[in-house]
Amino acid sequence: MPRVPPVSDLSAHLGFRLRMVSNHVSHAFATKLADKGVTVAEWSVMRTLYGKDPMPPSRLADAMGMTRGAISKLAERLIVKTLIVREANADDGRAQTLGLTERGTALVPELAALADRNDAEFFDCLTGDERETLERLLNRLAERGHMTALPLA
Amino acid sequence: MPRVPPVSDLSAHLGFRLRMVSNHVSHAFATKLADKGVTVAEWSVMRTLYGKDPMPPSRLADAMGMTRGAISKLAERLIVKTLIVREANADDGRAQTLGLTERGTALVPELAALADRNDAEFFDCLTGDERETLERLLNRLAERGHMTALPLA
DNA sequence: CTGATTTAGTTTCCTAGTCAATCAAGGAGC
DNA sequence: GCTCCTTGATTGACTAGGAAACTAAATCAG
Repeated sequence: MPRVPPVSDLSAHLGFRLRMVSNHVSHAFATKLADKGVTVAEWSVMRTLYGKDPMPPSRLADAMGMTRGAISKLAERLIVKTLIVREANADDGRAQTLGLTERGTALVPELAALADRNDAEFFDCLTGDERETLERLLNRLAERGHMTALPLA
Repeated sequence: MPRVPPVSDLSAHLGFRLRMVSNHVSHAFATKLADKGVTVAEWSVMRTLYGKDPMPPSRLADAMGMTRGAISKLAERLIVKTLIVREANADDGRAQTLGLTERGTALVPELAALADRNDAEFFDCLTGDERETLERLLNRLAERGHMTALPLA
């Protein structure tokens, strides 16, 4: 064993543990979504559009914390799957809007159920109080860290 | 506004909030590491090897929750940067070991300082008690969810 | 000893992002 | 009514990782 100056352990960092848990939860969710032929990013787009009027990709990008390029490709995939539609904006020749198709709208509740199930699977081992505490702490971190966008990076 | 059946909100899920915070923290850390020409995955490899005898890539893969293919490429990058070395195993012609170079070893404390700083930046807005609570909850989730590996997916 | 299986690692192909360059449409100033 | 600048979106080059096919070495069965 080489002798070296002591440095903090990987797992000493909250950021590290956070990432570990988060990755596991997201990965499990991704697996559930895969059965329906949808990725986590695609689910986020669909849920964001659900029950709302069609919106421009730029707004989606801001809401989701992704670049416009990413949304452009993501939209293309969802269009191919006939889950969303792209429509030109009559007023502005550059602009367009994205909205769920009927099929897409119908799929959202199904996917939401998977999200509920996934959350339950991981967080039901906490008491109601603990879940509340966790949520409160995460919200405070999000607020202080100015984390406004959805996390999809 | 289309009228649709109500489904749970994106942000209603703890998994979602977790991912949002985690992604922000990791992204900030990645930016800090980038100044040193190192990625988060590379840092994890280096920290894992630090102060230990060289180990086979397979063990690194298990420890880090990555596939062997990913480690193979990651190792290649680190070798090019002369931060680690690959050595053939004398006993087993298939096997090899990866170990930090002197340069790599010297760099680890510097990177660890960045990790400390990044953690402080995000989590200092919590009290000591709250940090402890967060850590306890995350540990319990990790335990119940059988999350043994490092999170790099 | 020889052929089959298992194991360690690499490679190829695929997906999903980013960034930077690009293109087309609007709007401003003169 | 041009020219220039800005803005919305797409595209191409690049990066990182996973899955599975592949290579080579070791082990095992007979």
